[in-house]
Amino acid sequence: MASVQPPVTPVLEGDNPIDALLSAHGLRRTAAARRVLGWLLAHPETSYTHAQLQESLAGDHAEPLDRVTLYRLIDRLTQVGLLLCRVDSQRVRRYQAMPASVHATPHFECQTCHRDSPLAGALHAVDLEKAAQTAIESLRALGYTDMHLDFAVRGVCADCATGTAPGGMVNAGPAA
Amino acid sequence: MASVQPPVTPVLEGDNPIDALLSAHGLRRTAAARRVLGWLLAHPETSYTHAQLQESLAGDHAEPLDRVTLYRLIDRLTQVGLLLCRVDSQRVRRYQAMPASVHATPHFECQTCHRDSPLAGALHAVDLEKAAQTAIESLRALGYTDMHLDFAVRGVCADCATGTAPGGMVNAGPAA
DNA sequence: TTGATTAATGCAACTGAATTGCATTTTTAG
DNA sequence: CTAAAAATGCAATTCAGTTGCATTAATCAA
Repeated sequence: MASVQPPVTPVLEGDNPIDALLSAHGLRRTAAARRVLGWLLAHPETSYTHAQLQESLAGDHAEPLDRVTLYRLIDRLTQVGLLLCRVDSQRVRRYQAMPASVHATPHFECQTCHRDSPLAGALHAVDLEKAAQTAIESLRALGYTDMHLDFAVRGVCADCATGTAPGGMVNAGPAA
Repeated sequence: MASVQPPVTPVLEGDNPIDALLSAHGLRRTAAARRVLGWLLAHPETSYTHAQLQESLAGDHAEPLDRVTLYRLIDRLTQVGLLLCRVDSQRVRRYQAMPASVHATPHFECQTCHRDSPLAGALHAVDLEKAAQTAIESLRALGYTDMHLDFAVRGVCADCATGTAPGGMVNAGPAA
């Protein structure tokens, strides 16, 4: 459409590192791919479901991005190791930009109310990290890549065990 | 049905410890409950999906045991802490008799081929156990019950990383 | 015992996340 | 610029798990 112009380097999008990542992993630089990977890289703290992603991306720019396309896209990104995927206790997949550092993220999953809560001070991070590193190193030596740890404790939480908060409250916020 | 007879203690079913477990947890001693809990207690090594359970139990005795009934039953057993439930990478719930001892069961889940393999020698079980015990103790002090550990490493396995075994082979055997 | 109370069962119909098929469009390589 | 390959978008489908509701079986109290 536009005629021959020098590369203007628009304020916000140079020759994206995102584009680099995409082609480095054998994926095409499509609008959707840039949008999704870019957004996830900008929100590396938690994981997001397909639904959450679709919503966030819709609010971000304009056009809603097709359901199936998004499914296939996050699938591809995961295959090549750009995203980390886990399944939460509600059986929904959650995606997250592959963390650079390999850290265990200890969390507790209640078998009864299905709440998933972080397990910060509850354990000796040092010991855990040591065990983790050992595992990671051994596996990397065997050719395994893009590894990430998940340390989960499952059981019945205090509320459910004592019969407090009966019945209700099934959903936690953004799990894990 | 039978008239007044002394308790005969039939060869295989005394006053079942299973019955005891059931009522101790506020559940009714129904045929289905006995069957399912009994079977799972007799196969404590791995976890089983709803489908696998239904099949195994059908082969075991005679009548097939209704789909929904089984769903609701394993649900109840899990609620009260008699079963342990996890969701595998295929988004299917897997149930297992709640282990008596709280041990971490390290396993690796490949993001690409979805195989789930045990992680026996790969890590220093000692460090892991130490971290685990710390977590468990803290939580138990807070009123948490029926805890069990799950230590998972996710990533891309050697086969998938090197492009070997391309495409095919998506399912592993009994995961976890 | 018996009867009432409550939990568990068994259908059929329904969700909701994720997949598949296929025709069309966009990227990329030559 | 064009052919080949990858990505898109829509409809239709799958599959694990739920829900509603009428029926049956356990349990508890009298």
